[in-house]
Amino acid sequence: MPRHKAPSSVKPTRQPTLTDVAALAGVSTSAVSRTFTPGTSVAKSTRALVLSAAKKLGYRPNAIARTLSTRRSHMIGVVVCYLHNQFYPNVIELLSQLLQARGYHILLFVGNDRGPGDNATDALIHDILQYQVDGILLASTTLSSLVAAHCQAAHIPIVLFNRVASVQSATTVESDNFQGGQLAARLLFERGARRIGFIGGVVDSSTSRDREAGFLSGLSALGLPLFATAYGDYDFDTAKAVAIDMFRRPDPPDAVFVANDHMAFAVMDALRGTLGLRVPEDVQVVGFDNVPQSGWGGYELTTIEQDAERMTHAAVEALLNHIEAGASSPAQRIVTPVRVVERSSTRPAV
Amino acid sequence: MPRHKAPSSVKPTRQPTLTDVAALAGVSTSAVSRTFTPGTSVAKSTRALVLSAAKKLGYRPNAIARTLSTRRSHMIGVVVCYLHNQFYPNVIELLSQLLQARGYHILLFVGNDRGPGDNATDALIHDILQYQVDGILLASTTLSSLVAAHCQAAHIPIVLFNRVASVQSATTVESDNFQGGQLAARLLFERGARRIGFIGGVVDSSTSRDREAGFLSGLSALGLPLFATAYGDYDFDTAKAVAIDMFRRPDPPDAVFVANDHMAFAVMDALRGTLGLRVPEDVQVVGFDNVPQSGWGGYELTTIEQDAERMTHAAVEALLNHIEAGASSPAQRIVTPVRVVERSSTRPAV
DNA sequence: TTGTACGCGTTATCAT
DNA sequence: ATGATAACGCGTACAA
Repeated sequence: MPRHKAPSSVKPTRQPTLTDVAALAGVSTSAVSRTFTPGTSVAKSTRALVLSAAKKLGYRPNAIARTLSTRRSHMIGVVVCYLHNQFYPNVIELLSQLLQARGYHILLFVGNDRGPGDNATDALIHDILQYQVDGILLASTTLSSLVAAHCQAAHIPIVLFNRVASVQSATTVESDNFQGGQLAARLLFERGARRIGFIGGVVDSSTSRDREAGFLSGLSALGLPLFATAYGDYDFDTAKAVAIDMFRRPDPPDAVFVANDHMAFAVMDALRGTLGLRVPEDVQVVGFDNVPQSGWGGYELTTIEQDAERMTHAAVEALLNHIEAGASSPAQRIVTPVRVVERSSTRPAV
Repeated sequence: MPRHKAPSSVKPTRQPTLTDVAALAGVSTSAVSRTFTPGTSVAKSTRALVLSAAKKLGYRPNAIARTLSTRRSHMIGVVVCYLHNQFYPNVIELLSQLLQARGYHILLFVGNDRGPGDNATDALIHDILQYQVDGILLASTTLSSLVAAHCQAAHIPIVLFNRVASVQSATTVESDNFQGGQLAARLLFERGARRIGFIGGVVDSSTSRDREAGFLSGLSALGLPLFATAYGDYDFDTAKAVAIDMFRRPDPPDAVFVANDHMAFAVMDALRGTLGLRVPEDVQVVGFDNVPQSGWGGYELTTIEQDAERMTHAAVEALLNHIEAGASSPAQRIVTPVRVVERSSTRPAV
C-alpha cells in the first residue's frame, strides 16, 4: 500500500477541521460551515460534496470554537449543594433530558461547603463564570445569594430553583412552601394531633423559612401553639440528633412536621429505632418534598409533595427563554402547587 | 458627570478581555496572559500593574478561548444511565470534589435510554465529542461499548466505571463483583438458607454477569444448586414484579441474592408488602452496592458493599494521569475489594 | 449560492 | 523579562 505524502508536512492524526473538509470537498470553509448550520442556504450539490467529505474524514464540529465565535456555549451551569437528598438527582435527570432535547448541556457543580464565605464558594463562582455558560440553574443551596449576585453582575441569566435570594430581578421557581406548611398543620390536626412540633432545615434557607411560616400560620388558624421547634440543617444525622432531643423530653410532642423527606426518614429512624416509639401510632410524622418511590423504604411516610416535574419544566422554560430572548425577558416568579400524598413502598403508591 | 467617548465606538458593557487589561495596564497581551498562567516568569512590577488593571475591569480569563488555544478543556464528560440508584449520586458528589480540586469540571450526560442502537445514544456520543472533553468517565451504562469504541477512535482517554466493555485498552475500575457473589452465597448458606435464588440486573451488563458468576461459583462450592433465577433489569418496578413471580411458586426460595441494593429494596417491598412474608424470618435477602444510609429506610438489609470512595479515587487518578501523561499511559484494570455489611437505619450503622 | 477575510479571546513562538 | 504575531477552529458580514 503506497504511502501518500502530504505536500506540506506529515502531521500525526489530528482531529479533522472544517478547513480539512473544505479542502477535500473542493469548496470554501463557509460552504462547510453553512452545511452544518441549520437554516442556511446551500446548494444540494455542494451540501452532498461536503457531507461526503466530512464523513470520509470523520469530521465533527468543534463546539468550543463555535462558542468562541458565536458567544453561545450551549452549556448551562447547574449548581447543587449536595446529592444526598434524593430529590435532586431526580430533578437533574429530568433536567438533563429537557436541556439535551433543546441542544443544551449541563456543566455540574456540587458546592457542598458548610457556611458561606469560605473560599470554596469563591472558587466555584470563579470557575463557573470562566466557562462562559449561557445560563445558571441554582438549586437550593446555602450559597445562592452570593453566587446569584455575581452572576447578575456578569449578566448571566440565572434561575433560582427552590431558593429565593435577596437578589432583584432573578427568576425564581419554587413550590408553594407556605401553603405546604399550612397543609401539614391541618393534616396533623385532623388526625388528632394536638402537641405538634416542627423540625426545620437550614435555618436561613428560604424553603425552610417558608414551610415554617406556613406551618405556624396553619397552626394558629386552628388555635394551636407550636409545641416544639428544632433545626436539622437538612442533614440526616443532625435531624436524627435533634429529633431524639425533642422526643426525650418529659412531655414529648405527639406529632411533628419535618421540613423535608430526607430528614423525615432520619426522624422516623430516631423515633422507631432509638426511642422505640411507634409511627404513626405514637407519633405522627409529615414530611415535605418528592423523592422517588425507591427512597421511601419501609417508612410509609405522609408528605407534602412538590411537583418536581413541573418545577423542572418551568425552570428550563424560563432559563432558555431568557437566554434566547437576550436580556429582554423580565424576571419571573413561578410558584407551583403542592399536595398531600401518602406513600409507602410496602403498598402500591397512591 | 462627563461622558468619556471611546475613540472608536461606544460598545455596550461587554466582558473585559485580556486585550482590555493589557491596554489599561500599558503592557502587552502576553504579559497579561503570563500573569494569569502559573509557572511563568513575570516581573513583580508588571504583575502588579496587570493585576490592578484586571481588578479594576473585573476581568476573568475566558476558559473557552484558552481551550481553543491549548487544546485542553479541563472538562471531563461523565456519563451515567440513571440517577435513581442512589449509588451514583453519591459517586458523582465525590467525583465532583476530586476533579474540582485538580482543576477539572464535569460535563454531565444522563443517557437513560432503553436498549442500544437508538438514536439518543448516537446524539449523546455526538454531543460529548463535540465539546472537546479531556476525558470521559463512563459509569455503568448499557451503552458503554458503543460509546467507548467511539472515544477510542477519537483518542479520548476513557475510564469505564463498574463496567467492562469489549473495547481493548480502556482503563477499567470496578469492584470485585465475582468475589462479592461468592460472599453472598457463603453468607446465605451460613445463615441456614438452602433454597437460594438470584435476581440479576440488566442481563448483558458485566456487573450483573460477574455477580451471578461468583454467586454460582460460591453455591457450587457449597454443593448447592441455584434454586431460582430472574432478572430485574436494575429497575425498581421490574425487580418487584419478578420477585413476586419467584415467590408465588408453590415451593418458593428461602433466600435470595439480589444484584443491587436498589432492586433489593424493591424485592423486600414485594416480599413484605405484597406477599406478607417476613424478612429475614421467612426469607433472607442479600443485596449489593453501597448506597448512603439515608436510603436504607426500614429495610435492615444485608449487603455486599463496594468501596465507592476508593473506586472513585482510583477512577479520577487513572483518568487524570492518562490525560496529563498524554497517550503514554497504559490501560489499567483496577479491582477494588468488597465486604459484607449489615446496615439498618433503625440501628446505628456498623 | 459561493468565496474572502476578519473577528472571537487566548496561548505559543520567536525575537528583542 | 517583554512584546509582536501567528495559530486555534469556526461564524459571518460583505463582496462577487
